[in-house]
Order: sequence, then structure tokens, then C-alpha cells
Amino acid sequence: MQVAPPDFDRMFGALADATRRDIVRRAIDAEEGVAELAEHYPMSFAAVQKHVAILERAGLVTKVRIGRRKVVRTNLEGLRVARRLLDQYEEVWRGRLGRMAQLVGEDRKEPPR
Amino acid sequence: MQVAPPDFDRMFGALADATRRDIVRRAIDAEEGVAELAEHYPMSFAAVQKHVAILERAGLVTKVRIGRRKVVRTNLEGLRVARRLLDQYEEVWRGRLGRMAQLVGEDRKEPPR
DNA sequence: GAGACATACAACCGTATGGTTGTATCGAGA
DNA sequence: TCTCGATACAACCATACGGTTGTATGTCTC
Repeated sequence: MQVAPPDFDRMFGALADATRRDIVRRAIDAEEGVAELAEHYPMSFAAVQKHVAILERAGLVTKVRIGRRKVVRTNLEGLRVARRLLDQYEEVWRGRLGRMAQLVGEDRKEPPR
Repeated sequence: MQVAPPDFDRMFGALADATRRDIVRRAIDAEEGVAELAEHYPMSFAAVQKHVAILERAGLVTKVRIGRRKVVRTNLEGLRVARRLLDQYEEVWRGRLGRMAQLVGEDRKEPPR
């Protein structure tokens, strides 16, 4: 079996909603089922269920059966995948600085006296 | 003037599109105007312009006039704001681990012999 | 000032998204 | 096995989104 490649569209799309971000935060404690989560928000159970499903497809949460409930648990590794992409941009940025220094010339590193 | 509070919906929403993420990456070098950017993608100039506008409203890029063009430059600080939110989740996670250890009891830190 | 290049913006179209209600499935307990 | 609590899923609706084309605004260059 293959590990699915990260789907950044889905990941960032899932994070682009305040309700879903709040679910992610709450589900770090991995204590609540879908119905319990739903009580925190001014919308129907079905709507929250959809949000959880979107987070699940994005790899940001998982559900584990406990008794007759399914407890939602955030998948830290998923969050890290997203974070890593942002880190990459930062690295490209530093690379740019390096290239600029080269273009300008080494001598700029130590100012002329 | 006030600094606008970060709008995570817009930020993550802007990042949830491969074309826009590519623009962010390209614009780190801050060399291309909108028209030049548009040449990289299989869509109209106007479509790319819209993508840039979305990134701009999300605070992820800025445009600076250079001659008759407007050069797109990615705003690293915007990316950092997004990254920081993901870091916060990580911190909450660590906090949870701390609380769990407390619940279980200190003695678990050093296993009985 | 005229012409050309670069950007901006409005109107429109198909599809995706976020919400609703209603119905079906599944697991636990009497 | 019957029932209840929890989850799942389908159908539907309004609005947002990603793309198009067409027109308007700026700004260099001659």
C-alpha cells in the first residue's frame, strides 16, 4: 500500500474555515464524538459532520470508534505536512538572499574601508 | 491607521489553490509583473490577475509599481502568520501531553523498578 | 497627443461549497 | 430482538469560486 501524497489543496482548503479550525483545535484533546463537537457550534449536526469529513479527507483528523461514538482526533502529522510547505517558502526566500549576495558580489559581505 | 488582524479564512483559502501557491513561490524572487506571471499558466491574464488579487487581500503578496508594470512580491510576514497558527496547534498538543502526564501521575515519569 | 503595453474591473457561466432536512445504518443494552 | 443513541448519507438550496470575454484606466515612448 502507498501513502497518499499530500493534497495541499484539500489541506489548506480544510483550514480555510473558522469552524473547521476550531474543530482541529478541540480535537487535539481527542475526547469528543461528532455529536458532542456539534454542540459547540450554531449549526446542525449534519453540517458539523460534513466539516469533520472534509478535515478527514484532508488528512487533518481521524476518527476512532469508542463505544457507540466515533471520537475525532486531530492528526498532528497532517498539520506538520502543511507547516513544512510554508517552511519551504521560507527556505526559498533565504536562497534568494544568498543569490542576491552573489549577484552583488562577495565584497559586499565585508564593507570597503 | 490600524494593522488588520490576520484573516485566516482568506489566508488558508488563498493557499488552497495550486496556481496561487506557485505564484507565491515565484514571487519570492519579486521579478515578474502580472503579465509575465500569467505566461506560466494555461489560463487568461485576467484569471491570473484575480489569483494575485486574492493573494493580495489575504496579505500574502504585495504589488509594487516598477515602470509601467506592477511587480508581485510575496509577503513573507504573511506566510509566517499562517505558519504561526499551525505552530500554536503543536503547542496545544504538547500542553495536552503535559496534562495527560499529570493525570496519570508523576510517578509514571520514572518507571517503577 | 497618439499609440501601445500593462493593469484593472465588470458581467457572465458552470461548478463547488456550506448550510438545511429527511432517511438509513450501526452498535449497546434491556 | 427491539429500541435508542450516534453516525452516515442523499437531496436540495443559496451563494462563493474559478474561469471566460470585453471594456476602461494608466503610463511609457515617440
